Amino acid sequence: MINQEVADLLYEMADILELKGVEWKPRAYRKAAQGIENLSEDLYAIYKKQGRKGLQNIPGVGEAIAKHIEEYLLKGKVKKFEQLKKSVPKGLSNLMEITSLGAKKTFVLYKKLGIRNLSDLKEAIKRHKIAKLAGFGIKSEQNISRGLEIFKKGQERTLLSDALPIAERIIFKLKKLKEIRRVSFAGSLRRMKETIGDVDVLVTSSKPKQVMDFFTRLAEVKRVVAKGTTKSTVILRNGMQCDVRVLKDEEYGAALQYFTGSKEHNIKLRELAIKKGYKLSEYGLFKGKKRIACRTEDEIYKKLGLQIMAPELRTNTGELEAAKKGKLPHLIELKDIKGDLQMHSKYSDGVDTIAKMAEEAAKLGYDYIAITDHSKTRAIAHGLDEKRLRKQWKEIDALNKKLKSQNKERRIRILKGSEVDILADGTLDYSDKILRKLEVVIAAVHSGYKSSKRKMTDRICKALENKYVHILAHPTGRIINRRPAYELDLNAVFEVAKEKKKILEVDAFPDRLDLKDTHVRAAIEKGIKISIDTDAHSYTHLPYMVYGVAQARRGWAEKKDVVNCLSLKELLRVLRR
DNA sequence: GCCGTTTTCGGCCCGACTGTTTTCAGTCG
Repeated sequence: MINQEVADLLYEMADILELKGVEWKPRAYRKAAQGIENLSEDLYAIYKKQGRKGLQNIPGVGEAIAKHIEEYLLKGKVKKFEQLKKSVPKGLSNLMEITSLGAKKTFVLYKKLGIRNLSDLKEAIKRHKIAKLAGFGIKSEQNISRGLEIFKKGQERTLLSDALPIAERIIFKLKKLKEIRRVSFAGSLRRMKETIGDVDVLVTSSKPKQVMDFFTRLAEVKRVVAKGTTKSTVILRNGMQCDVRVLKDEEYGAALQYFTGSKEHNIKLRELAIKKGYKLSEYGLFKGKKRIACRTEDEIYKKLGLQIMAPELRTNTGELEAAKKGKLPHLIELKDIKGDLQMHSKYSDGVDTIAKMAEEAAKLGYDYIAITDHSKTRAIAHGLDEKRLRKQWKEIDALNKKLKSQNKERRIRILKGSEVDILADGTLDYSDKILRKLEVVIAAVHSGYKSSKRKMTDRICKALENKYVHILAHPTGRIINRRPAYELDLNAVFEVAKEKKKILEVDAFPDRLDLKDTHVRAAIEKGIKISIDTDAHSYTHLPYMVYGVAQARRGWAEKKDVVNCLSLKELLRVLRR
């Protein structure tokens, strides 16, 4: 994507300018980069339609940066940026990623000790050269050394589904302390981001010291990084960082708002407060010295003339502008979900019987599920050939008959489905004769992940042309922390999906969460419907729906955008179309 | 470099903690 290329270039320039001690420009470059990342339209398209003026309409892009973008679009590079890159060693800005090293210190290390990269830094630490520098000391050197170790381990982010239970356990323990009034997690965890950098916990108490002593001595804590009366940071035994803030109970609303973020959202919100003659901090919304709002988050948003908004929306990607106009979406909720359209049984690579899956799904209050075992080519997952598929149909028919005679509360309908492989040439793993008999056909790519963008795009688009395909499963194929998305022109896929009225999946499995939030938003803007499915391989996976719903919420999805919010009757009508 | 319901010039989010200094700069979220 050209947009990401340009944004990355601007971020890189911001880093270099910051290293050189240039004021304000880095901030401007980063803002422009963010503005570009948030676009749903292609930079080329904007430039073609409206020229440089169009580029200047992008938030954060002014005359100068618009010229640079124009140059990049036309020539593939920017002369000024090339010169800037040459002025510092390549990779020096990477050192800023290390905790406790920022632009200033990194540049001092470069100027005084000639440190240009990670190995130079390691060598300097070994010889204790850093501790001798003015403004540094033994502690600084130790902190940099630790930061370097953590950096080398890689900054793999923790899955939401892994972080949430740990955070809940810590909160459970804190709740038992009588000095604590209220406690909540905040940060990216509360925003339900797909991965979590660190766990943020907010506590209200009038005895902050006791709280901090208790917290830093928890069994989960491996090392204390910082400890103050209002703010402490520790490293947990599993390697995650955990920050705790202690505030007064009456500051809870302002504190929760502040500590939930995102950072970008907060900055924008504070700017908005200033424009209205207020000041916003974690201690409240102030007019002069007078605190005018702080008890609840809603109070703060309302005072600023905004609609109240769910944490999932707080990313500074247009939610504040929408809130001002009263145009925030009515986000889908877990209770709106009426069924789950992708799951596996013992027939292929699932561990439970169809009956068990149906029974557990009924307990979740669903009206229907689709059993979508793998097709024959997925031999490794015991994919079903036509014969076994027919056998499965018989079993489903028998189960449905039995379920129909049961009491109404527990009645659930099992739909005959399949997760059909999209073969390398874009044809499907079953003949049309079989496909037309399936009630839910989910097409999926499970091979050739390394093929070219063109080839993968053609392959998927061709599969979507098949009139029996209903849903495209996990459209980008990524697995978080393990496998990147395959090369794919998602816009082209969206176009076909829109034209052929195909449904795109939000796979709720915690390491997939595919489509991503930004993709969901783009798809919905085009009027494409989505389906939030767990891809469960065991009945214990069925509750993963909550992660898929969170993902869709971050993509501004409403109930009307999601096909498995439809009643069984309505859903069948859509599928048969 | 960007931006304007205080401004076309002069601002640019706000506060906590640490380490190295003796009053504060750098870093972080």
